[in-house]
Amino acid sequence: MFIRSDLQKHFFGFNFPSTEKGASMSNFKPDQDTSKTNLIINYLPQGMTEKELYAMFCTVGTIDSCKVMKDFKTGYSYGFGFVNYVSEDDALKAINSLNGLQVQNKQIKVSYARPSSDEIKNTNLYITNLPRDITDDYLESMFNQFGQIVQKNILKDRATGMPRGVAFVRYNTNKEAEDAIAALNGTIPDGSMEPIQVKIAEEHGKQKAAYYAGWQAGFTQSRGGPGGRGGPRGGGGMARGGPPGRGAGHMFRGRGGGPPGGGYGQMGMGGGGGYMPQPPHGNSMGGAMRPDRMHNSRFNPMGMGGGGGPGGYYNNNWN
DNA sequence: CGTGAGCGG
Repeated sequence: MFIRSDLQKHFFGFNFPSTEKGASMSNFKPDQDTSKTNLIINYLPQGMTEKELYAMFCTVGTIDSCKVMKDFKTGYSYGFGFVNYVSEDDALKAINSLNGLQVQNKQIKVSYARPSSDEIKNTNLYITNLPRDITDDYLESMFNQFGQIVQKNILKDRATGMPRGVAFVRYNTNKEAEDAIAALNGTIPDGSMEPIQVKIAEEHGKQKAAYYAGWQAGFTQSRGGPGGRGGPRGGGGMARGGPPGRGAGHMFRGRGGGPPGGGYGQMGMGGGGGYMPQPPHGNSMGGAMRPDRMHNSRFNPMGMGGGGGPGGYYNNNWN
């Protein structure tokens, strides 16, 4: 988390012990109505830290809290986060000035965060047995009648580049997702032979991706999360054999402790480090990105890194 | 099994 002591350490060179008290204070707890101050930032570059997120968004106004969501054990970023401003005006200014901004290899999206509720859970669909000649437009036409598609992705064969008949479609609400399942699951698309399967996407890919990335990169940006100082529980996860299909546990041990437990990430390699494995293309924004807000400027996030502390930034009213 | 990352690990 990016808490006050991190700031003091950074700016004044102090080495404050990170207290448990500080860590617990840093959790986001909307005491009242944050619907006009609280923003969700999507499509963050993989290496972006809370400190960098803070540095980018504090240019607009005073930040109450700020957090990058990441895998608890490995610190691997999920690519989105939250910024809660003190003032509603500043939140709106942030949307108007930072949405669509190119940051490293991503165009971030800045919008109001919705209050947590069941309506916005399970909105991602996993679709199989699609025709092998499926196109983006066709997928869109199949699924957009049930709601606005927030994001979609047709999986392609790595070698041939041809669709594998598998895709993801994300809606804004689970009602839309359920409607799509009810209407489309088991149906046979025009010109196809087999019925498609449409179901809620289980989110177990997260942990796997984090596991694999942590393995490959050999570091973690979670510099000691709450209780996480030792990496995966019991040296578990990572140490046991490496990524699927590679069984290379010896490499891990050869490094004397290994990435996730060893702990001190090297996120300060300027601009998020260029060596993280990246997908061949940028994200496919399923609409919603605003062309009128695209900036051609490239944000330079402070050149310094250092993974944050245990869990977000919290404005303790020191200014 | 299944991506990249859209709602507080």
